[in-house]
Amino acid sequence: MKTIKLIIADDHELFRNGLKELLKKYSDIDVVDCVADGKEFIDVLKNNSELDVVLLDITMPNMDGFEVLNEIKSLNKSVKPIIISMHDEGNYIAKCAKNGAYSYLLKNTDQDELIKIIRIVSGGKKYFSPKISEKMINYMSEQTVSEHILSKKEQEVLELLSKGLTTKEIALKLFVSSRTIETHRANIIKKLEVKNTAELIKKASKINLI
Amino acid sequence: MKTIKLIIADDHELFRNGLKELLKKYSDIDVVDCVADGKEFIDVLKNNSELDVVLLDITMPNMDGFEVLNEIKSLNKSVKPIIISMHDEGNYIAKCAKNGAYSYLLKNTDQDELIKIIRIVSGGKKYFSPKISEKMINYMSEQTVSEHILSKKEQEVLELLSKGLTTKEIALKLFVSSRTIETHRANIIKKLEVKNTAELIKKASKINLI
DNA sequence: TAATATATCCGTATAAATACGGATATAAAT
DNA sequence: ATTTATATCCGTATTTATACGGATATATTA
Repeated sequence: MKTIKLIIADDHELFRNGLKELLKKYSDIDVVDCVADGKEFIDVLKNNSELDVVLLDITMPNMDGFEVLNEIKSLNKSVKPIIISMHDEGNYIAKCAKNGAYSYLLKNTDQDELIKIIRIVSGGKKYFSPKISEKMINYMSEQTVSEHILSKKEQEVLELLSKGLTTKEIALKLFVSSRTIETHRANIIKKLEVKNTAELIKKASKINLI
Repeated sequence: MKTIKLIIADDHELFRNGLKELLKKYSDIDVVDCVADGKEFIDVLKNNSELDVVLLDITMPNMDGFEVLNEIKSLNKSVKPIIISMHDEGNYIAKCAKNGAYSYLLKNTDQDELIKIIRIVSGGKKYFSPKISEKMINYMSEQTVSEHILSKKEQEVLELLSKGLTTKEIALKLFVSSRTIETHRANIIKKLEVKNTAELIKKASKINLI
């Protein structure tokens, strides 16, 4: 049986070492290294392409878990990150999911669950528990807002705007004068309480209007 | 025991009626109505505030499931939508989650699972199975990209741009000439292959750069 | 070492967006 | 029936953004 090569990256020594001891009992799991921050982990990663799984804390000095996730992606490494965090806020979870985490566990997860998930993830499957999913989804839906803030025309203009069309192009497309489109845009900007088009697109994107 | 008042909204008559028959066997579930499209459902919803759960198809004539989810939110109704769909693509799932769905099931879900979830959701809890979560999360992470496309300065400029600062304001903030910021923006636009700032912000937002 | 990416600066010209002002006709809501 | 929201149009002035052109110094990478 092939063993699962695993690294622990966490800045709390006791947690890190405790976890290592705990994993020693499992013959299919091989804790090859323990590191105390993200930078250190990336250094190890660069010289080691045999790693299967990393148990990754979010809050660490030098380089935090989010940055590590990104770095793993840009280095094109196949190590599968499992986030182990004390934070159960939806935005943390969503951010990790977006950035390529294979799972997200809380630090009070029980041992059996942890082992189960290490095994699932080492096989290349992502696993987010219903409880964690629920938090993430609640956060995601909080961020959105009814489409009815904007009128149909405004919504249409916003859509085209976000596709990179200029005022004139939109006007041509909708068979009205550019002046009308300018007014529409001005009204949209006022409604969403932003300063200009750039901020508008960001906000519209955030609240799911486009 | 309080019964769960439920509506089925699906444009396939056989599926709709079959489901109704199936749910009849459960004494805690009361199928109060069946409708064939989104518009019809919203009409029923407006005159009925006692509904607990709606089993909602996505592809329906007149008004699709996504629009229905939005309408439920804008009408401030407490009915909890469970999506029942044939599509298991991540983008569908993510969109439903964002728009307030309480669960997402495939049409081949087994009966016990369906009943279990109706009961969970009627109690006000969202439930997305690990399998469905996995699809959604895979989609979400596909949409993102390494932060290393842009240089640090470019990333910084993009960030400020998305906050609604003008070129001049950014230049002042970063102690360089406006011309430099203009160049940065032009380079960012080129790198992300977009036409202008509006499209840039949309894309940057989509691939998680801001 | 040579090539490439980055960060900085400049000029000129045109196109586009923003900020004001005001107007009208229709539809929807109170 | 009166108010409110929507969609449409116009003028003027200023500020920004875009599109070209080119240049230099410093890192980083191959």
